[in-house]
Amino acid sequence: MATMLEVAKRAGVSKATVSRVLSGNGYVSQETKDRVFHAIEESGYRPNLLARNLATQKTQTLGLVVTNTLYHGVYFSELLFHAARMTEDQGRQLILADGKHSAEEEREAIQYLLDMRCDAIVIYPRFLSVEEMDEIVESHSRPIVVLNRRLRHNSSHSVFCDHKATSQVAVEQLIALGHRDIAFVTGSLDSPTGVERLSGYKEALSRHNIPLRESLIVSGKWTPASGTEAVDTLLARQETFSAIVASNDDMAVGVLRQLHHHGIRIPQQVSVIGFDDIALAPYMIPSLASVRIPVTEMIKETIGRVIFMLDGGEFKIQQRFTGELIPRDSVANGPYA
Amino acid sequence: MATMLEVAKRAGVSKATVSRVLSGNGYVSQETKDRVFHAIEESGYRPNLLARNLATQKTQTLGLVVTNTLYHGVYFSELLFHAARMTEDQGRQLILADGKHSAEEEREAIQYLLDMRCDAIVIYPRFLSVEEMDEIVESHSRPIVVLNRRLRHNSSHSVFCDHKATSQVAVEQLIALGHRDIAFVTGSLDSPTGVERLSGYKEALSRHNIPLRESLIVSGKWTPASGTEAVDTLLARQETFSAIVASNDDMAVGVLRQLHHHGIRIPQQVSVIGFDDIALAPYMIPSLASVRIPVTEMIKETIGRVIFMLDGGEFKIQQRFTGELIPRDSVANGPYA
DNA sequence: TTGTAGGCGTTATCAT
DNA sequence: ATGATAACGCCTACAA
Repeated sequence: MATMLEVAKRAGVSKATVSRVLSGNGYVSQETKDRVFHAIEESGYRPNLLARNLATQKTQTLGLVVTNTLYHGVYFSELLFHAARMTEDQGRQLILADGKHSAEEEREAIQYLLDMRCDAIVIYPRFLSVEEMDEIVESHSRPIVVLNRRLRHNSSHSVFCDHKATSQVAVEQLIALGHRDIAFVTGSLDSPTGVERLSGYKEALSRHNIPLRESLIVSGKWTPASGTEAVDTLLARQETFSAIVASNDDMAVGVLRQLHHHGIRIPQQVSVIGFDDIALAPYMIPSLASVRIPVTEMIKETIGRVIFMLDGGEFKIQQRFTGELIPRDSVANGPYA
Repeated sequence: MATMLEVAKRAGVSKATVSRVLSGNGYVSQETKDRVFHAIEESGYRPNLLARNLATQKTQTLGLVVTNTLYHGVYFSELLFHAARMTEDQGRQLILADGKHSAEEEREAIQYLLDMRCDAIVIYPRFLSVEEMDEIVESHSRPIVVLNRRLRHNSSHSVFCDHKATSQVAVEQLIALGHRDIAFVTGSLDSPTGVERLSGYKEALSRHNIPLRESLIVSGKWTPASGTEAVDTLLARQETFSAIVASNDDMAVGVLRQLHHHGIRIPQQVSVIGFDDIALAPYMIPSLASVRIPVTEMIKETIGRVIFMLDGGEFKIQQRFTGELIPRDSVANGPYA
């Protein structure tokens, strides 16, 4: 590929002048400018960003780490959509690194982006512990921002959601409707989100003096398939219940399908609530209620601030989001709208 | 940040030796190796990939450009999932550039990846014409591979699917079942895929001597919402029909929802078929038939070959995929399985 | 086995 | 207004 030197020779000037023309810094006569542009055309010159970034010590790039266990499903799409949109609105580029499916690999992904000299990094951790994230954030001068985790020491580097409160609200809604036999499908319990949502369920029951029945709790793994299995497990246990709370919408979908499969009518016989990590509305069967958590806002807010900070602004990101309960049918359109 | 020079000083050796230790090329005594590793630990040294890539003239990186109008929805997730998985299996990294929503921006995205010196580029074009893609592929020495387009001059750089044939098969299935009043919801007609699927519909009717009724054709825009609108349009036209073919699954979902909304029973009163760009199964309402196109295979195949080629293999990618008709209920699990 | 030195393609600081 | 020239951090012959 043509380099700057070739352009310079062709235009009969020095590299420095070509650089000036390209960057717009410094004075260059109109005449030489023209010659340079002409030479660029002729040679098909394209700047080498590696060289430029090396020289300038900045890459105009934002790194994003997400585990690929999230790649399926709408949550991730939404995250990426907003991240891409916002970074490019600022004339930057987004680089995605796969966190794959272990803490070690999430660490590597962060390291890669760091080694690539991204100006800042946003991570949605799935396997790295809060403690380690805290350490990582501290031990690097480059800004690292954490989504959906509450850091203890660097809380200003995190954006999180009160999953316990949201879950509690959801369950209390059911209680208010007269339900007392409420089954609960957990998410993966190695994730804080999963633990917090379960804890909100227990809290709600306890507050309303409803005895906890362990046999109404089934462990799921965030996937539709595990929602399906959860229903079978409950039926096999011969439990009676009038409502099921699934720890996310994906599992809720599985639950709905399986109830339908067994000829159980919704919501006449059993009510179902899921947590709306993101709007699944376009794909949903009506008559599922869901707790909507404004993830989109959370993301926008975060990326927006990170970028702001890169331009020299303040760095205060800590935010606390909660959710609202919405009946599924009221959702006219999903992310496509 | 600590550089290689600092490590060298600390270990009492030259940069070259440190480089050898890191790359594993050349002889280094065990003793100095130890000293170097120790120095690396102490200084918290991390290689600067910009510098390394500049020096080696390779980035071990695969660029991917996709329009962000696809970011929502499962198709994109699947694409990204496999792309990420395959590139990292090969020890490479994936860089995603947003094609945004115009030909110009798709061009820019490609250019950016080229300027970043990605080893190869995969693009799923949405706005760039086949002709221009052909030109682009030709005018760059770096490998560029095109998904879902059939290039005329560089067909070995493309992987595509016979959308017309698939569509025709789908419609003929309905005809075989006795349907004659078959409505069709198109995709965006500025995309080849949209045009081809419509053309397959017409071909099927024509082959079976069923007169084409323009009023049974409604134009959609690939989204669930446009599927919803399509149903209303058909009803407003007071058309009679016993089946609806939607040009993709997203629209099919919208169609189903709206039929349901109007109290029309499926499939007793109206049958619905969609095109399974990707497995939406976990979210689907039973009793929708769908044409499954093995996009996943297509993607794997493509990325796999690109990577193979980077390692010095041949470069023969041209492939033609078709689809098979499957009833929705036979799909046990989606991408989560 | 190790060190020296030149190069990768830019930017940026001086002079001129 | 323009040209040398030294970084930027790493790799890689070529010597020693």
